[in-house]
Amino acid sequence: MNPSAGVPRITIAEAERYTGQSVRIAGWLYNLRKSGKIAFPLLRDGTGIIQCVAVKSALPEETFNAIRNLTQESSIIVSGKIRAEQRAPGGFEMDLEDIEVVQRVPEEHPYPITPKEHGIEFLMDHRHLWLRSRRQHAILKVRHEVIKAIRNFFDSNGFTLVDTPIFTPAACEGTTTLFEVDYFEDEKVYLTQSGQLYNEAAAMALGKVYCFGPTFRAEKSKTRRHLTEFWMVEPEMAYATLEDVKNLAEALVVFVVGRVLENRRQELEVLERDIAKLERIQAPFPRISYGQAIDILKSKGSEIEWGADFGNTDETILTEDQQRPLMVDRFPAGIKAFYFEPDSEHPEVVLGVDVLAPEGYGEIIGGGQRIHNLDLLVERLKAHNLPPEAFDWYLDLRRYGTVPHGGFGMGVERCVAWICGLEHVRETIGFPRMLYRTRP
RNA sequence: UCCUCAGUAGCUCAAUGGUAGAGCAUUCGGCUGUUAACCGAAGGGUUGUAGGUUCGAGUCCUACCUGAGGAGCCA
Repeated sequence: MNPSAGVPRITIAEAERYTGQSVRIAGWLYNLRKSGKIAFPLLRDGTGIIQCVAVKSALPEETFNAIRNLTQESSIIVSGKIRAEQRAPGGFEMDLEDIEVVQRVPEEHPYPITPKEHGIEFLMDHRHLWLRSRRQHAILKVRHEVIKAIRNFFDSNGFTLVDTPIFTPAACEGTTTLFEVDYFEDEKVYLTQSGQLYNEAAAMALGKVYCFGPTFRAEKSKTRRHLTEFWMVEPEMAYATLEDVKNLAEALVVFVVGRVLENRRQELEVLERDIAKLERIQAPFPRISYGQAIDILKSKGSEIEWGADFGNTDETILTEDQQRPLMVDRFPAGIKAFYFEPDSEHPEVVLGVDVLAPEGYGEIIGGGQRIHNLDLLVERLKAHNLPPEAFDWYLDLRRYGTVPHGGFGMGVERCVAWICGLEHVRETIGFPRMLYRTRP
C-alpha cells in the first residue's frame, strides 16, 4: 500500500494555498543539488517549479537513495508537506516524505539539454525537449494569452468567427509563392496564404467576421521574422472605411498587450522583457501616410524613392524613436494587392494601412479598405494580370449589394515575438516550420 | 536564389602549420541548506565529407554537405 495514496494531488501553482498540508505533486525532475545527507530536487509540473528537500535522517534509506540517484527529467510523483521557506526559490518548498519514480531517465542516455548554454542548431533539433525549459514555457504561455485575448476581443465586439479554407484554388492575391498540393486526380490546390477573400463574402452575410488559422507562404525567406507556416487573425467588416480599420487595429493591439500585462507578468519577467515599454502601448498610435514616411526616410538618409516598398532597414528607421506602434497608410497602388480601394482624393495611392511594431519588430498588421465597385475591381484584376474568371464568386460580391468594407491581418508570431522581446519568431510557436527546417 | 560567417568530446568552446585541451554532462568518491551548489578522480575524439599543398594539416587551398546571420519577398 502506498502510504500517500489518500493525500490530495495539487499543482505547483496551487502550492502556496496548501502551506502546512501534506500533498502530492506529479512532474519531472528539473534539477538536483545534493550533498551526503541532504538533497534538493527541483520539480516542475508545467504550472511552475518547486524545490523539495530530502533529509537522509528523516527518510527510509531506500527512499533517500532513490532521490539521490535521480537523473534530470525523470518523471516522478512526490509527496510531502508544503512549507514557507525564505531560502527556497519562490518562497515555498516541500519536505519530501515519499517518492514514486514513474520513469528514471537512464544515465547511458542522459537528458540532452543540460542547465548550461546550448547553440541554436542543437536546441532546434531538440525542440520537442526544449519546450520544457523555463524560457520556452514562458513564451508558450504568452502566446496562449495573446491568442485568447484576440478571440476575446473579437467575440466581445460583435464579430463572428468564420473559418476559411486551407485548400484554395490558385492565388488569392497573385503575389506570394504558394505551396502546391495534389488534390485527387489531375487537380492542384494551394495552401492558403490568406482567408481575406472568403472573409469578404462572410462579412456580407454576418456584418463583422474574423478568421483565425494557419497561413502558408512558400517564400524562401531566411530571416528572424519569417516562418513558412504561421498563424494569422483576419477581421473583415462590412460598411467600413480605412479609418474604421485603423481604429480596430489600434484597439486590438492595445487590448492584447493589456491582457498579457495583466495575466502574464510573471512570464514576461522570466523573459526579462522591459515591461515599461509594453505599458506605453496605449491609444492613440501615431499615424502617418506613406508619403510622409518617404519624407522621413529621406531626411534620415535613406535612398528610398516614392513608389518603392519599405525594406527592413526602412521599417527600423521609421520605428526607432517610436514608443508605440506606427500606422502608415495610403501606399502607391503598384506595391499593394489588386483589391485595395484607391484614395478618392489621390487616385495614385490606395487605402491600405500597415502597423509597424516598435523596437524594430516590423510589420505586425497589414490591411485596408477593399474595392467595392465591380468595374474598378475587374480593371485592377486585369492590370495585375489576374484572370477575372478565376474570381467569379468574388466579383459576385460586387454585383449583389456591394458596400464599402475592409479589414486586416495580424501575424500572431511577430506579435508574440514583439511582446516577449524575442530575437527570432521561431521561438513563438511550438514547432516552427522554416525554410530549411521541418523537424521535429 | 544571392552575400557573409561557422562546423573540434553528448553540449559550449580553446588549440602560431609541429604530442588535440578546458568547463558542463556522465560514472566513482566526499560533503546536513543547496541556489546553473561545491571539492577530488575516471571514461569520453576518423577535428562535417572528399580531394589537394606540405617532411608534417584541426589550422592553408578547391569542391560539396549542414547550420547560422543578412538581402530580396512578405505577416
